[in-house]
Amino acid sequence: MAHSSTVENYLKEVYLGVSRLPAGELLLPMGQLATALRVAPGTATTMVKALSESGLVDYEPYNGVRLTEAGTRLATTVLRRHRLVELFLVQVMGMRWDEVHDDAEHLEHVVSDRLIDRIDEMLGHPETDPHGDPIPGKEGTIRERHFETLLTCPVGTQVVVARVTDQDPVFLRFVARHGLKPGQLVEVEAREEAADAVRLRGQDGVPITIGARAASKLLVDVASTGTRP
Amino acid sequence: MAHSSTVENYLKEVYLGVSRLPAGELLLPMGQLATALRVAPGTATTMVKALSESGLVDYEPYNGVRLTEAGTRLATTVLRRHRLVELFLVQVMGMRWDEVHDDAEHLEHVVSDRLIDRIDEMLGHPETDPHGDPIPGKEGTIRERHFETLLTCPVGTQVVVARVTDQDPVFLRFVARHGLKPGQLVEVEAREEAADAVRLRGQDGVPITIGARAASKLLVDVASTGTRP
DNA sequence: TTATTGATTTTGATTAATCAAAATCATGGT
DNA sequence: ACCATGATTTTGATTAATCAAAATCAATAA
Repeated sequence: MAHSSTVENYLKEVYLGVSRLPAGELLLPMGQLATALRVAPGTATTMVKALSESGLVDYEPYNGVRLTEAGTRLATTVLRRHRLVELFLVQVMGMRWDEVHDDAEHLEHVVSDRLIDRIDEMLGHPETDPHGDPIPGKEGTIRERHFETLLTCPVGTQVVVARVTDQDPVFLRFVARHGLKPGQLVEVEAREEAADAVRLRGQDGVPITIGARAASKLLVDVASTGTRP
Repeated sequence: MAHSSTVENYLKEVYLGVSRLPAGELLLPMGQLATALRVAPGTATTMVKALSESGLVDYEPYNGVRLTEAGTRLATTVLRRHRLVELFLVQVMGMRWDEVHDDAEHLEHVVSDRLIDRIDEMLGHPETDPHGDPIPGKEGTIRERHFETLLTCPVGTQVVVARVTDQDPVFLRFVARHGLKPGQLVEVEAREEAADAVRLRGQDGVPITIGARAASKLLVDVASTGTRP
């Protein structure tokens, strides 16, 4: 079977799911895949077996699933399309970063190579999308950098927000409202374990306190402070 | 059943098919619909019966099919999306008018209302797409003007090309190459019935001869010569 | 070791969309 | 009025994707 949007979505979620796995783990449990795709567990099993037949994934019954090389290539092209489209919608179409995800989710399956190349060129071959997620290259090359989070980074030094790992519009608006978008400077003033909270001070000097949950979704670059203007 | 892209395509083709019918005809024969959609005749019958159940078309067995009011509304939104996308790809993305059709064919089913409104606004609420086809309004209103063709218009007077009713890239490139795109001026010098040909002279003064077949696909505005600069 | 629990896979069915080929209809010509 | 022809509809099957619920497996706790 050729690669329908369904297939593209499965591969994309396997890619994302595996990359979110605790260090050392290689196989994405079927349950997690089914949840991510909002299908019944049995549906995921059936589909993954088919993908395995097509050589797009390696499937180990009862253990989980991972992408083959061919599967990875396809998954990264879909991701490339998704992220370029998101950036395009923000930069060129003037949409807000919290409202582009759904459109991108549909467009990622239909934009032609010609169009996506045109978009890529128009945006100057960008490296990251509006959330800081890396945009795979034309050949599927993807540079996944390692970042600290606001929960693990050093206290008392300025760091640069690099990536926001939650697409929920409400969260994204909260992040934007407090000057925590990728590229912006922040400093962790203190962590209050008991309160499960992190006290921050943004560029503007206004202090904010956010929960540990939220703090862990904000990835920051410790080294590059000052490298961006 | 909700409106899948398949449903959207059926409605769009019924709309276009009916509008191409000889004057007086109201029902599109199933055979024509099946051909346009590149499906087997039986497939079209089955689908049309389902659309009829949903109140989107009126279906008269052995006679043909036409849109209901609800069906027309849906068909024109799809057409609106298609044509706005085509114009967008040409005007904003810098693509050629002969290469945008296929992309538009896919995008028309996935662009959200928000995005299409944004495109519409960005283009200044245009009335026609790159081929001169009218763009339906937000409420489905569509102004189908009546035009002469290069086969029926007066000889010896300048006319303005208004619309090109064939999406074939080869034909479109031919049209562009000879300065016959919508908006451009032409004059029919003579018609040679026997040779099945029409002798033209474009704005540039270069003479061309085209076949009757091609001439009938170029719709022209006789009245408005000189109204556009 | 055995039973329980939670995850995973199987099974049996369903829906949308399609095709090929057989059956049927409508019409024009004799 | 009758039949041949071409268009249309029916029939029987297929494929992709899905679900609910039953069956099975793996791993843990007693």
